[in-house]
Amino acid sequence: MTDGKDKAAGSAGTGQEGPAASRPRKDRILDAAEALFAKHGFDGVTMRQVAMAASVDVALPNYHFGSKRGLFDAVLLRRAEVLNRERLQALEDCTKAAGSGGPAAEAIIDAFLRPLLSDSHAEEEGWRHYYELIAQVNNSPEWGGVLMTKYFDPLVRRFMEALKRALPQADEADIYWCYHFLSGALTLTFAQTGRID
Amino acid sequence: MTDGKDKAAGSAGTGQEGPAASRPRKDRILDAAEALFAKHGFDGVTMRQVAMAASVDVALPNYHFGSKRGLFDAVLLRRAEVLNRERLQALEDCTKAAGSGGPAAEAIIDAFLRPLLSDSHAEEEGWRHYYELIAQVNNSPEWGGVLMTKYFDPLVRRFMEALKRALPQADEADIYWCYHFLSGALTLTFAQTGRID
DNA sequence: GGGTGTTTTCTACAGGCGTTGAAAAACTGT
DNA sequence: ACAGTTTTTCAACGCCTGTAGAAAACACCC
Repeated sequence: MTDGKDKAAGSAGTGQEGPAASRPRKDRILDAAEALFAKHGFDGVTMRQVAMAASVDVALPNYHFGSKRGLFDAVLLRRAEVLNRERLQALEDCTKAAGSGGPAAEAIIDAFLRPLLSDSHAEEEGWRHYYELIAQVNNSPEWGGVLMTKYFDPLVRRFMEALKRALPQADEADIYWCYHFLSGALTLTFAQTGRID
Repeated sequence: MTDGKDKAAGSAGTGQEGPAASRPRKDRILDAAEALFAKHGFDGVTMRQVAMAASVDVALPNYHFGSKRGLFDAVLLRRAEVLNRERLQALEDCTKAAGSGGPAAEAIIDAFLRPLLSDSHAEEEGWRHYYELIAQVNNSPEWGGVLMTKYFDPLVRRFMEALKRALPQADEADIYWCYHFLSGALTLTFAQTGRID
């Protein structure tokens, strides 16, 4: 149908144009949707608002993402993939550095948090919007567990296993609750202030 | 116009009827809206859903509350008044019990939290929905500060002043941040689990 | 029973919603 | 330059939204 290719540019030209016209339209739509969903939630945003914010036609988001829900999922997925890759890399690095016996619990948690708090994310507006969005989604009874599970669960599971190895004496349920508390605290921070203090 | 009277019953009869018909319609609407708004947020709920859940006509919520936004505000206000009254009472009680010099900081915080966590609230379904709703509203960048300020600020200010007297050496900003952190932790707890652990 | 004020129902409007299909445009490879 | 594919536009569809106005049902007082 439509997906599968990566074909980068499009305008084939000057290298960099106006701030509203330079990026490919598909990405502009994602960016606009990201910012709007973060601020107003899924139901508080209309496709027309997204299209207008991205300076594209009303029908284009539907063409690229199939439906409003598809667009929402695409927004969530885009950076989840990046974040998961970075976290996994950090986990492998610290595992390799630790040698036999596996890394310490602190190192594992550090590998989990560092990509999230890295400067390259904190400085980029898109990531800030994304964190806001995640916070909002995470706290919603409606989307809450479902989406977070969908996008982050495999990775979380790997971290859990690493932690279980690092803390063999700890109860599995305790680790689980610690994760929930940690993720909750982060969620809260991003939701209320949008930055870290 | 329409408000101001309290006129209790209406059906004038049996004393207690079916679970959907016993309470006055205005309260049924508030109850239904409370539950729905808590689960799906302001934009995720339609007036028709509220009316159907309350088993009343589509136009009735608009008659009683003027608009969807008016209904939302009424839902928030109803229990905020109760909660504020209970908290103020608890603050006065502990102030009176403490005598000169004012109550200790712990007593003040206790007065702030106890009404929230009281059994009579935890056992009632409506209050659980309300806490969920507050949590959701509080975390939303859109409504966030505005509504919480509107409904709770005068009371929060009184507690702040009491705390400032109890902890004269503490920085005012610190107290403020402590409040935000505390309220955030509560918010989070209610949003994610709906109960206390 | 008639008069008065409130509550509830019925019906409908105007507008915004997500989505679609076909035409136009842009881009591809040859 | 041409055919094929993908992207973008235009215009519209059917549906659902919040809300309002007129009429009906009800309660109350004299």
